[in-house]
Amino acid sequence: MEKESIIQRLKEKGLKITSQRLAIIDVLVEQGHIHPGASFICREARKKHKSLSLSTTYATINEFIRYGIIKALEFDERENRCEGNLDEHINLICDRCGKIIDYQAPAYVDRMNVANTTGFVITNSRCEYYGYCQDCSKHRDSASPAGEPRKRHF
Amino acid sequence: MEKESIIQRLKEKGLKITSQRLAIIDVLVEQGHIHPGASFICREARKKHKSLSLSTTYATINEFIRYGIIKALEFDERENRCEGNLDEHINLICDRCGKIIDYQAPAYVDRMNVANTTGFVITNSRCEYYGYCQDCSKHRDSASPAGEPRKRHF
DNA sequence: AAAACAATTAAGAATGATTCCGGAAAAAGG
DNA sequence: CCTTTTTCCGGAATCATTCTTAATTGTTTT
Repeated sequence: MEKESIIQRLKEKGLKITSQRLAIIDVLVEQGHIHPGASFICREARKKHKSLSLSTTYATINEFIRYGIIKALEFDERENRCEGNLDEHINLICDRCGKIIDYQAPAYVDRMNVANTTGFVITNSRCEYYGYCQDCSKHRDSASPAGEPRKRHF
Repeated sequence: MEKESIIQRLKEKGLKITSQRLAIIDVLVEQGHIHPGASFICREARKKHKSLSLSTTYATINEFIRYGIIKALEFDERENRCEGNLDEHINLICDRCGKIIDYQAPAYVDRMNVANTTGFVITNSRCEYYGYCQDCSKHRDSASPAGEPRKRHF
C-alpha cells in the first residue's frame, strides 16, 4: 500500500484527487496495519481535512473497495474494518482487544477440487480465526483494554 | 441436530420447554440445512405457534447459541443465518442466490503452529468461500432468483 | 484565468437487523 | 390459590451504513 500508486490508480480510473481523499489515503497508508474502521479513518483524516464528513468517508472507502484498492472485513456485531493486504491470507482476530493480525498461510483449499466435487466456483474467500492474542491470552478474564471486545451473539 | 437431544439439553440447563421454543426447534431441525435466518425461522414457526414474536425468536436463537446448540453465521450486509453443523468446516456461499453449502474439508491450519509462531491462541474459526453455486455459475450475469444476492460493499 | 460540466461533498434523514425495556402471562412451588 | 420466577410480547431504541439533495470543488476547455 503506497500512497503514490493509489493516487496513480485513482487517476487511471478518472477519479478526482480531492483533499478529502488524500487525507483518507494517508490514514490507510500510515495506519493500515491496524485495520481501521470507518469512524477511526474519519477521525484521523479530520486532522488533515477538518470538515470531512462520515458519509464522505464511507463513500470513499466504498470507491476504494470497488476499484480493488482495499478490501472490507465485515462484521455484523461491530464496525467493519479495512484490509490493505489483498493476498489470500488468514486473519487472527482477538476476542478480547479486537486486534486483527494478518497471518500468511499456504493455500488451504484446492479450488479445483471444490469445483469438481460440488460444482461451486470460488471467486473469493474469507478466513478468520478467533481467540486471544499474545497479550490477551495472559489475562483472558479481566476486562478488555481500550479496544472493544467481540460480542458473541446472534 | 435432533429434536430430542436439543430438548434434553435445554432441560439440563433448566430452560423451560415452551411451545414457542418447540416451534423454533422444529424449524431448525427440519430446515436447518438451508441455514435459516431469524425472520425465516419466525415466519415458519408461526405456523405452529401463531403469536410468536420476532423478539422472542431472536432471544431463543441467542439462548441456543449461548448453550452451543447452534452457531451464528454473521454477515454485515444481510440477515445472519443459523448453522447447525458444529464441526469445523467451510461454507460455500453463492454470491448470486445466497445459498450456503457446507463443505467438509480437512483441518487446514495447524493451531499449534500458529500459537508457536505468533502467540495467538485459536478458539474458534470462520471460513467462507464466495463464488457461484452449480446452478448460478451457468447464468452469472442474469438477475438472481428469489434469494437475495450478496452485495459487495463496505 | 473564467466558464462549463461532471464529480464530489456535507448534513441530515432513512434504513434495517438486532437489542432493549416494561408489563402481561404462563409455569413452578409451596 | 398465592407467590416467585421465567418467559413472552410489542414497541421503542440502537447503531452502522446508505440514501438524498443541494451546494461546492476539480478538471478541462476555452
